Amino acid sequence: MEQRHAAVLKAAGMKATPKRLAILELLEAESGYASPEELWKTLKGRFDRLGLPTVYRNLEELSESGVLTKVIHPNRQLYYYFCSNPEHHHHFVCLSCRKVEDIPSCGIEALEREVSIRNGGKVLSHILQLNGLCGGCAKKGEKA
Amino acid sequence: MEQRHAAVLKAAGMKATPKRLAILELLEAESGYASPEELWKTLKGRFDRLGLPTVYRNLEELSESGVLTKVIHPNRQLYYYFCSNPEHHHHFVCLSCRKVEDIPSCGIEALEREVSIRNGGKVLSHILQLNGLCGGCAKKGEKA
DNA sequence: CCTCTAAATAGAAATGATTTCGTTTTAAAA
DNA sequence: TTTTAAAACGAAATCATTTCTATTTAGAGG
Ligand SMILES: [Mn+2]
Ligand SMILES: [Mn+2]
Ligand SMILES: [Zn+2]
Ligand SMILES: [Zn+2]
Repeated sequence: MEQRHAAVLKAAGMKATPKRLAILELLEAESGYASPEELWKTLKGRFDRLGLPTVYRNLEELSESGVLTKVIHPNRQLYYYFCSNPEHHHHFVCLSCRKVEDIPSCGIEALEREVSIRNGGKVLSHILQLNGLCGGCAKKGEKA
Repeated sequence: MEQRHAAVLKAAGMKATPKRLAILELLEAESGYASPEELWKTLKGRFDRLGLPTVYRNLEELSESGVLTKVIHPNRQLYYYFCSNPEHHHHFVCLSCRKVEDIPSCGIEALEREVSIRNGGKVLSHILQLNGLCGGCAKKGEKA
């Protein structure tokens, strides 16, 4: 429902433009993640004009405001996913069909087995990375 | 020791060329991760000729054979890290000074606290992503 | 409803990290 | 040594992503 997305945008301090609403609707309808260009190709038919930079810009802004989630992909291109789960959780992403499934807990070894068994899928690799500042740098404030 | 690296390369089925050895030595000497261009700038002075594509190629090959580890960075550029720890583990990377610290276990919540307290650092964000194939796709074999 | 303005968009062009490609060099097996 | 598949060169291409300036618009306020 457009109303719901408009509220989400307002809550994020963003104007509820038709293009933003269309992006959210499309991504929510998708079962998986999508690239900026893919979304653009689908959406540009629905508008007189729609620039690819606009799609990039909005996806980035929506990601920063937490409405969308970025997917880290081996091909290092950008992909976004609409996830309405407000709880802290992680994702299992399928590299083939792009489906995204929530993973509620954070124990990796156990998780891999769980995912394999529960969904019948196969975990080929996993990424766990903590980003931040080490003790020394946290004091100075960051430099680069 | 060059001998040790030569053995590592041989074990990986790669020729022990001077440039590969230099890359490994430099990365091992670094306490943190480095980009292809940074390595190239440092190393090209030590050779009559050293092409940036050669550095890229070797880093990728070394990463694929498990000798080096890729770092996932918010700026989405490539960074590599030399890690000799053969055990399964993950990394805490400092976005400021690029130091990399091993993280032996896989419980994220507990880990964030642990890292913060033990090293006095600050975890700004974390990435946990399982890559693989869902049940449906694992059967068919992958498509994209 | 209008007006007004900061925010959003267009679209062409630039960017720049990464890759490609055809040629030349070299590690190391025999 | 000889041989050759692998490695390196480096200029050029690629292409996803970003930048830039002019134009349009959402929505607050009247
Ligand atoms: Mn989710
Ligand atoms: Mn390590
Ligand atoms: Zn640091
Ligand atoms: Zn799948």
